[in-house]
Amino acid sequence: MSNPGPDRGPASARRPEAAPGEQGPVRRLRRAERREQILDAATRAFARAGYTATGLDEVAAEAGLTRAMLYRHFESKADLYRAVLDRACTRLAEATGTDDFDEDSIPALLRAAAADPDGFKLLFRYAAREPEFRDLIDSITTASREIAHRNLATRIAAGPWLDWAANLIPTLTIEAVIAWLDAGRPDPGQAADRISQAVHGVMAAARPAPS
Amino acid sequence: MSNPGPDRGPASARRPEAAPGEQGPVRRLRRAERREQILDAATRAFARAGYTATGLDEVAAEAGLTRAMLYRHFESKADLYRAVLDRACTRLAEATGTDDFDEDSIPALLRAAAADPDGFKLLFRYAAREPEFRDLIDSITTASREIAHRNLATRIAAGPWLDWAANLIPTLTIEAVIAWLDAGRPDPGQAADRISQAVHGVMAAARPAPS
DNA sequence: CCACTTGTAGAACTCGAAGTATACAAGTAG
DNA sequence: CTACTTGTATACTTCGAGTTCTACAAGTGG
Repeated sequence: MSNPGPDRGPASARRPEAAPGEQGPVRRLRRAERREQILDAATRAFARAGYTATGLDEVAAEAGLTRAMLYRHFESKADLYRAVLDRACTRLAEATGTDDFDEDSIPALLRAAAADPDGFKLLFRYAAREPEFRDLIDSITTASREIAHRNLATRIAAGPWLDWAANLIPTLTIEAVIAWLDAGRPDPGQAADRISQAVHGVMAAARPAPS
Repeated sequence: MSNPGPDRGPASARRPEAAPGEQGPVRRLRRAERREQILDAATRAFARAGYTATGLDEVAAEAGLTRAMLYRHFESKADLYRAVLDRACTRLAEATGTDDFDEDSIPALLRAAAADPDGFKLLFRYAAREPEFRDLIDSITTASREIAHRNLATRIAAGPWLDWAANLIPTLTIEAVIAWLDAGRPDPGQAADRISQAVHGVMAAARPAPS
């Protein structure tokens, strides 16, 4: 027992809410704020090298706290990491409609990536490769593939090339967004058009017999 | 001391070479053969989950050996992993010309990926993200980017979109090859044409102002 | 036969990083 | 003031996995 986790047991109904902007240059944060700040720092730290290669000391240093404080907010390293990925997934799902693909999907993806670039990269560059945590992002990737498959099926005959394109297009889209982040995020409007055009290029390449 | 590494000290000039095909159903292999067999097994094992997530027990089991034997061929887990990556890099460099990009580059890449799919995936899906080992593949990725940059510079004005395309095109190519492997490797000739077409689609998307 | 190598089996050692514990300092609400 | 929470600092324990060691079995070439 002796669970130091998120919800402290007794007598924790304190500070229901504070008057907004009550504190000037304060050092101490209320529980929820501190938790968010830790998640921000952990996202940054983990985005540099992934789960196993990042020690809790690095996370604590990034947050400007001691390791002990992390354990007052999260039960374990894995718990913290899941919380980081969960938040990133949730933000992504809120920013982009999860359901289908339309002409606003790519702009929405660009907005989401720009709003939380570390979380975005962490999800697709690391979490997608970590067996223990892949499940968190698998719902997104498999959904993307299914949507792509469905949309392509109207234009491409069933077969290996349809599967090929349905796998490749979501990956291309994500990588194009990351490359856009790395290029300094030029002109989001143009970026959406260019990425869309690139996707259409792959779709064209997947059509029946090119010879 | 007591180095169990690759070159055993004294009196190891044994078995200079054996007559080819001398052994029928033998269990014991000569040093170089066993080493290759271990590298094969390690490539398979590491390709499933990467360096840290794969234990030496799994590698040994994949090779059908005990952990102790691994240490008679490699000094450490890191040494073994580097040897695996080295071999995969070398094969890749031999199969594809390292120098420039021509119309045989994509077929060559497909041949290389088909010849050693586990090594190929291991390099690009895992090693590229592992800080400790990134250096082994960095020469390849930076070279690809430079070649792409150089080739695109004749058709696209310098600026963020040139950088964007130069980063994206090598990634797209690699991912397209992996998607081709995952789709069951249909028709390599068509695959090369389709991938080439997809690359041209991204190039078109990177040209000046699309509006 | 003998020297040497390949191989098994398994215990023991090591070490870094996760996780736990305790003591103390300081802000905040009632 | 008092109770409680947030915070620091540091020492300690635990544990998994890499690494080492020893003992023994069996094939191989000279």
